[in-house]
Amino acid sequence: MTKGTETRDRILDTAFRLAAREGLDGLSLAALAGELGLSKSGLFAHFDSKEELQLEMLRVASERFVDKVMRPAFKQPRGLPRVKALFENWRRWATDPSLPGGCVFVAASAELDDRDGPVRAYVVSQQRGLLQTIARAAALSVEVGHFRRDLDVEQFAFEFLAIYLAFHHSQRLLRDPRAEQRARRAYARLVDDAAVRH
Amino acid sequence: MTKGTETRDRILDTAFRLAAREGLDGLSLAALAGELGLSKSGLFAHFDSKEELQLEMLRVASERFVDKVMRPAFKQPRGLPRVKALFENWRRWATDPSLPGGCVFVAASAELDDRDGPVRAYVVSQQRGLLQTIARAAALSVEVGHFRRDLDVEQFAFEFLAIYLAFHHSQRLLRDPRAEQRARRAYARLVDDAAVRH
DNA sequence: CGGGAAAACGACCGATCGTTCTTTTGCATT
DNA sequence: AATGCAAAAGAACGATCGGTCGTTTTCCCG
Repeated sequence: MTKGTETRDRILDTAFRLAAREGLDGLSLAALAGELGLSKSGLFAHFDSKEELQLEMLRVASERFVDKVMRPAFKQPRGLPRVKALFENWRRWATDPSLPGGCVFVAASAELDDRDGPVRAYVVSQQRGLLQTIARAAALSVEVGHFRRDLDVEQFAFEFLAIYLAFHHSQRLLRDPRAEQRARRAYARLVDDAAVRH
Repeated sequence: MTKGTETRDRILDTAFRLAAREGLDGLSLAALAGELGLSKSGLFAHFDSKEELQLEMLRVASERFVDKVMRPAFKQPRGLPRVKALFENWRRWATDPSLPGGCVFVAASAELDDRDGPVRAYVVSQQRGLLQTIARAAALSVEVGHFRRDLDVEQFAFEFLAIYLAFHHSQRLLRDPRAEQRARRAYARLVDDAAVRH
């Protein structure tokens, strides 16, 4: 039992790193097994299907996202510090050198947007939850008095996500060295507009 | 000669529609041939490799993008009307009912961001050109007096693209009925911030 | 109408895909 | 040391992948 779950964790961790590069479908079981020093059938003994492996891998990715982005941000005091931490942690997540493939959810979003099935459903719910979390952090900023009372917090979340997507695009596809600066300035403009008038 | 180029155009057109759904690699030659009522080898007679087909298909996509988004926008008077037209035409491009797979460049961007080769290079140059075009339209808006003189037009282009990416994400993955409204409000905020102070 | 080129076909290649089955390995408990 | 069970290996499955080749059909032009 111990050995089994340990291997399973190793599989999901490696799958997580590979899928960000190759995509959910592009990641082949043979390549994954090779990377792990396992045989393809030895790998497959831990999962009923590739789809189930994808789902489990996405769950691992979600946990890690919560650990690295969400949880540390929610240790910051509510209001602007927390929103700022969300932005910085999220930006770091997309450029984490230990994950050379970028954000797996960005890759999965583009890959799954026209398909159906449980994998798509999982990514959709994860992204919806992410938007809700941002909106909640914005709503708390309103309560605390950092943001104006008439702020549309869902609109705020939409534009927050927009900056992230453009940063990912600019950084990973275009390899623009100014990507980070551009994202920071867009964030500053977003927060400035949401702040109370003075 | 006539028949050949006609078939070639049909192939590229169908490939263009399929690739938006299945991705550049996800699109298989067998599926493409089947959709066209052609044999796989009959299809392959027109191209040296799948990569060349992908490149040609992207060129067709670029032409169509220019036709549907760029050119009509540049018939508008320089300044705000042209920027507005760029936004509206681009938004329509991403939701064109005759292209049920969304924007092929968004799909390709996520798919190619970690690879190398001529296909990636083409998409990168296309996206860079797109950003330049937006920046140029913004610069003309400055000249005309619609935008402030100290506007960072490349920053404007970055945030313009950000709204598009988030719209695509919200519309196609999340299927949020408010996606269009969210994009419009973000655009209004972007333009308002770029406008001359009054 | 005939001939030659262009276009499409069908069969097939080796490789790889996800998956299944049987067998062997290795570890833990009596 | 023998037993039992989980973990991994190995071989093979049918399907599909991109790609090749020789042949046949279709088209166009004189």
